[in-house]
Amino acid sequence: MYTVLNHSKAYYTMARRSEHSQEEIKQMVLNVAETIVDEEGFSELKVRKIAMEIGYTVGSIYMVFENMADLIMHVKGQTLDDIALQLQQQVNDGNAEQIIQDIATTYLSYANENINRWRMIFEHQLAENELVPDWYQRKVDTVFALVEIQFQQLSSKHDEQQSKQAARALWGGVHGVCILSLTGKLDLVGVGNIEETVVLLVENFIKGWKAD
Amino acid sequence: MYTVLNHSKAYYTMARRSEHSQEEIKQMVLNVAETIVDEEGFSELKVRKIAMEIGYTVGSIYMVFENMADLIMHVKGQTLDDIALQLQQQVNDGNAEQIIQDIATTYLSYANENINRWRMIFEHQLAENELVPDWYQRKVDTVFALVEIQFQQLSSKHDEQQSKQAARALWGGVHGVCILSLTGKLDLVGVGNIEETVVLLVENFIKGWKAD
DNA sequence: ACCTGAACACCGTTCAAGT
DNA sequence: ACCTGAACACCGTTCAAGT
Repeated sequence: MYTVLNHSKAYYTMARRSEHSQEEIKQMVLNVAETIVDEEGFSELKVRKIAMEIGYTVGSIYMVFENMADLIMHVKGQTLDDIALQLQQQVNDGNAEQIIQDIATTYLSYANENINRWRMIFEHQLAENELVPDWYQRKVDTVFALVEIQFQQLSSKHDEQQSKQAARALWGGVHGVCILSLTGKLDLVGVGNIEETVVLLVENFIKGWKAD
Repeated sequence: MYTVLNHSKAYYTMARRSEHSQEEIKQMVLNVAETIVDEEGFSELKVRKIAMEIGYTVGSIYMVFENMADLIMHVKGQTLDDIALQLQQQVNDGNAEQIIQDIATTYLSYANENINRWRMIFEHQLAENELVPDWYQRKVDTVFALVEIQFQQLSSKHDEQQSKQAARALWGGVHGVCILSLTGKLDLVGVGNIEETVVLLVENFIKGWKAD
């Protein structure tokens, strides 16, 4: 069998890709993944779709991410960073109660405007055996810390421990109203809009918290 | 070609199944589906597994349910009924504030003890085009109504509209603390247990609500 | 070393064929 | 009429083979 493999360096004829570094490919993947989630929803996020969109094949995705779960966690991480950034901008040297209100309504706005990416954070559940990576948990903590700091400046009657618990109670609460509203489980038609409800929750909780 | 198909009534040799009515099969499916979710989690719920477990084949599932999404909605419906039943038992002729506290902690207990079935309600998201069936929405409303009724008896300073909004704000809040805690997003270690946090939220919100 | 793409196991869903 | 089970389209994942 005689074949035409007589060129000394085969890779001259068809260049190995190498047009992008691993890091570049990783970023391309994360970018198109985010776009797919935003435009089509989390359930439409597929390896083959991502691969096609970045101009590589499925195998390449597995060069830069362990698997789909790993990829998803990184998309979620990007969203958490984004949320932290938005909330941070509400923090100024004004009074704590107003800042907490601003953080809460900003969170609601973010969820509302980036509904698919925000829902993805809570809809996706990692497998039974897997545990949340450290770098991801740290991002979660960063978001919570923003509210905790404000709570500690709110009342001198409570110690740090109690402030922390109150912050988490209220923050869980705000999140709950957002999730029930935005996923249609809390029908707020006729009972004021969602923002009003969030404000009501924050206002009354803080009023109760500061009272005797 | 001569074959041995010379018995007049073939279905005598292998009886058509018909051991169960459609309604019985439907119940069998829902029962094993619930068990699978409880024991292995929502992500392990598969048609083939259900079929094997009830002693029929995949095709039979599609005789009694439109598709997997329909089946899932019915499992979720069962859970909502179950939750409503549990919460209903907390309602007595005592004072409204205590009843709301009892409802909240009972909800937390239920979520904690039936974690997989409870998480399924919120993790599962129906497709973009699909909308929540009427019979399902009614079950959701039944659960909310329990809290709303208590809120209307709590304060004479607010009208029905305001009470409704307050009930939904707090209920969203309680749910939020539950979901963030039970899915590990709210690290409550060192800040008291979850129940304490739920009680704190309810207590302070109601205190603020009843104040001027 | 980087990347491909066929192959695999495993999904939900359908439907012609059996009794 | 009830039920089967092969077939299909579509997933995520792997890995021998190409350059």
